[in-house]
Amino acid sequence: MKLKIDHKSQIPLHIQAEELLRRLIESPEYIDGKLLPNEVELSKILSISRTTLRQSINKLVYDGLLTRKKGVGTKVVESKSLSSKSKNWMSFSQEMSARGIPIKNFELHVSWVLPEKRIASFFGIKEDKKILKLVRLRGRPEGPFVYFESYFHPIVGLTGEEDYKAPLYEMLEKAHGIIAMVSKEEISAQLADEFIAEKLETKIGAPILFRKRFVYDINESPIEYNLGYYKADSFVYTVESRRE
Amino acid sequence: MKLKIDHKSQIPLHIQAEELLRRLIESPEYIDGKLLPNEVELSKILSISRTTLRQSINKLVYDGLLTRKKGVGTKVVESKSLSSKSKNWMSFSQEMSARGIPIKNFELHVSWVLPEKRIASFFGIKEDKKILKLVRLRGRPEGPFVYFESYFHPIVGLTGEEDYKAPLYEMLEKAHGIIAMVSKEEISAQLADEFIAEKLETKIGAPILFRKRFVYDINESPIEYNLGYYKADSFVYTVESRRE
DNA sequence: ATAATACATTTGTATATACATACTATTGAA
DNA sequence: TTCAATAGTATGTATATACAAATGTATTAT
Repeated sequence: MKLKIDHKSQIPLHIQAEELLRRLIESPEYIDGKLLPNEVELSKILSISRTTLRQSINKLVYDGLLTRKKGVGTKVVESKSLSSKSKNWMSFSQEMSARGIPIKNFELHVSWVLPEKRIASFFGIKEDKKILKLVRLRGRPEGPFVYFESYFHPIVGLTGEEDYKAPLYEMLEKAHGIIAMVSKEEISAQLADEFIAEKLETKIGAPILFRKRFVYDINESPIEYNLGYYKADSFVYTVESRRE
Repeated sequence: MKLKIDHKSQIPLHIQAEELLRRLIESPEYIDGKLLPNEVELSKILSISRTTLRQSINKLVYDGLLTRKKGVGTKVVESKSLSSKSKNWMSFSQEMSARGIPIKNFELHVSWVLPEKRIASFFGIKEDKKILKLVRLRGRPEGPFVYFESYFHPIVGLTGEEDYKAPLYEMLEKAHGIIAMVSKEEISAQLADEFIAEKLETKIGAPILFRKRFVYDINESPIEYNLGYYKADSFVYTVESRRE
């Protein structure tokens, strides 16, 4: 693996270092729990100061990818499953790319549909007005692990011609000036029915983490209604909360 | 407001500063969006270096409490006033009573057990040291819907003789001076095995929402390791999050 | 053998310093 | 008046340095 920092680049060194580390810790030896080179050594390898290097490592520790122990060293957190931090507000692709996980889109199609009653009432629109429905089957290269159904409020102004492979909320922000701000989620468990089992390439009756997500913009106006079906064996939802 | 850092204290300066800032930014003027004193000034006020101060601010920015803008300043995130964060830290009985649901304890027993490896390593203790295990089967009058297994760090000082029918964290606080501050949770779905199905009075293979909860005190020391198995048809986990 | 001690290793804390960059406000010229 | 250049202010990036604290290991004394 090449560990090369470009001191002439416009990109800050600690960002470059962070990216390098994210890639480095993907490798099997580190996932197996081997300690990373110590900070002093690593800073020499990367030709940056220890202080700068620690900025990068701190970020990764915050993100839950690394753990450090005084007098011992730094290693990759062991966990077989992906996890999603609710703390910072992120879209699916941001969540994944933050972990250096490549995303694969298995299905992606857009259609105009009449909303179900509960969706129409969430958006506060009539049931006879067609809205945009976005279906996505996504996951890792080796297989899908989540099936999404999203519905968008007409006010968002999506035409259906947009590039839905780009991060959704970035696209909404740049192209339509919509800033998603608040998300309320309901998480529950259910069993895979025939449809979901087929999509997620698993068995009927397999455990599914079901996430309903209501997204609002800065004015608390509803923007998106999102249903996510996650294969439970490859996804863990994590929450961190603090008292007072 | 007193802004006083104790340089002789055992507590690291950046932790002290972080706590001070957390309190400072509670005050109405900052919640209204007024800029904090700039870093150089603030570091003088607190008598710590700017570098150290930035460590504290970084943490708060990461936690979504502050935003910084180059050339402008640092301020409290607007949504803070809605205090979604302070509300989401609750114990089971608080959660339920907040929803007006009466709680019934179906089972409740305490024992001293040798910790499994992962629990010992979470607590940072040896596997041959017995710890307190608390098992609870709880739910509504008409039937149980959650099975809990809790393990407590020896330092908490539980004897096993306490009144476990009272809200747990209140009891810990009053009787043992332990203040639970941070909780990290992992939520996933699984199927009921024989044991869980019997406890929750449901069928084997029924969908179960599984919640692992790690509780820490104010010093980030681990206090409790908690496993919760929720009958998916009677429990939904809700999360509200906001963008920075 | 066992316990106590010393030592090396590695992360944690803290400071001082310098310059870069983004934004704001002011000044000055067309 | 308007626009562009400039100065000022605040955060952002980066380094060098020093010592503290926790851990694991090797050594020594009992």
